[in-house]
Amino acid sequence: MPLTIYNSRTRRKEPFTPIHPGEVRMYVCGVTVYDDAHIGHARCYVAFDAIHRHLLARDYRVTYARNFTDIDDKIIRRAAELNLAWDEVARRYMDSFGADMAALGVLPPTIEPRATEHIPEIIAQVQDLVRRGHAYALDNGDVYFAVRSFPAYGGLSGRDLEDMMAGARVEVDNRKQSPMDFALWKSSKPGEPAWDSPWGPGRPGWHIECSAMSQKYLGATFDIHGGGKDLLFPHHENEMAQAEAATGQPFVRYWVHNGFVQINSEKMSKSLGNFFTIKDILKTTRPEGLRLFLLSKHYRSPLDFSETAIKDAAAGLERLYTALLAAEQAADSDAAPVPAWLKEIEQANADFEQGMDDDFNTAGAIGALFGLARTTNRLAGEAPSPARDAGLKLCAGKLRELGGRLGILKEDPQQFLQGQAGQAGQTGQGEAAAAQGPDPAWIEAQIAARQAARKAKNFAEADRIRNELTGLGVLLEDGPQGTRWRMKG
RNA sequence: GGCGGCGUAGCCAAGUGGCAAGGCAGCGGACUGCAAAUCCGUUAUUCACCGGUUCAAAUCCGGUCGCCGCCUCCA
Repeated sequence: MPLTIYNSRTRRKEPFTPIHPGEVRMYVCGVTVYDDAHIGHARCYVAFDAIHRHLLARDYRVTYARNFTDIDDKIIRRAAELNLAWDEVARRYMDSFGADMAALGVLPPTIEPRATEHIPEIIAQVQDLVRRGHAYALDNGDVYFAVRSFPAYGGLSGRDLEDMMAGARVEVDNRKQSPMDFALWKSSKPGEPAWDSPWGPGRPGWHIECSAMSQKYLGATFDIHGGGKDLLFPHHENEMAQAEAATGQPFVRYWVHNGFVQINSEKMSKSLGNFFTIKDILKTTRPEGLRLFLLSKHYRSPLDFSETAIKDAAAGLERLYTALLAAEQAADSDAAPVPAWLKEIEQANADFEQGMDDDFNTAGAIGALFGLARTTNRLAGEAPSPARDAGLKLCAGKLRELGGRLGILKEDPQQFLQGQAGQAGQTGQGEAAAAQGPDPAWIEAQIAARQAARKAKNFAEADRIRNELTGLGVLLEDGPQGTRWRMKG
């Protein structure tokens, strides 16, 4: 089954055919670095990480560019608030974003271009647009894109230019040729950061950096351009207009937009005060649990964030790790696995691939992963035999492989299940120390004491010890090989 | 007003023409000293509602109701 992708421009799923066989060039709009990234950013970049990983698994050579907008009005404003230089603000939040992405296990893009490092390319593209009659400069040094000069304007987002101009929400600026014209270059006021240009000192408009940088690294026409749904208009519409007006060639083959994270079915926003940063969430939630939650729904649908949803995801992740633990504890074996089991494993694999090929349906793929966990647990319940162990080894490998495709199941299962005990920093975010549990050596000693009591049939004492541990969040599991423990998730 | 999306069990969520995946929670059973974990079974004759097309619809078409997003900086 071929890979299909929903294209926002055509509003349909289409079979994916890259421009250059075996190669995919993808650009995703990154962040404006003026504040810590929030869960909405996490959703976007985890979703595109899953897409990135699937393309790699399909053996495409992927060039993935994700930019930083490191000069912008919001950064300038934030710099004034913090009494810092604008570029220090940008540096600080680029570092913060990098740390968040690393904590979430997002694979680094191939290129992370920054607007301020591409001023010559940006100016060159603005000049092209002026030369071709698609842009005009004002006396004050602002340069605008003339939407009237580009008949296809509105085609990406399905809007009609006349309708938009009739809309009451467009501010009328008499200096512009058309109310919908947007800034390519903004003249700077005294004291603001500025770069020299043919129109005087200024800085780039928001949209131009993405068309200039994406085309520099990926070519005039490239395969996939992504971002949050809100960017469809005006950002991507404007990008497309700039790029196609400047080159006369189609800009992007597949436009991909992720849906929003919502809080109680409402948009998350600073003004509503229902705002969560990635760092906040990782204080109490482990990164893989957050990832499983973020990927549990299709990337185009809205995703409702809540404590319950995070808990459910954590419980599911525990189930997967429990299966992985059972699978990895099997003895090494070179026996042939029983065909019926082999078939189940292959079926789970096929279901996973089918889900991912169908517009990156991670929710369906996760279902397949749970199916594999069930197979694993059933197999683990069989009488020990070389064939069983061989099957379990296959399960272990497949759980790791498919889990890895979603960026989960990367830890040692035993450590994961006991993770919050004794040791801090499981999440890589120092604050996790707050969730620190009892000392593992002490737990083992309690278990030994309970074992002795059980042997003596002193079940009252055994239960007392177990209850004490349960109260501390330590769950005991008595099995044929003795008692295991794990932390309650 | 324009454009787009959503409404599937107690909760979350796949499925876009052929007997309704999966997770969480619940219930019954197996296992266990009792539990936990795990396994087995069970939990929607039904997919917001009303009509229509079809041998066959959650899936296609028309309408109704409800919710949300974009149209303004925004992942």
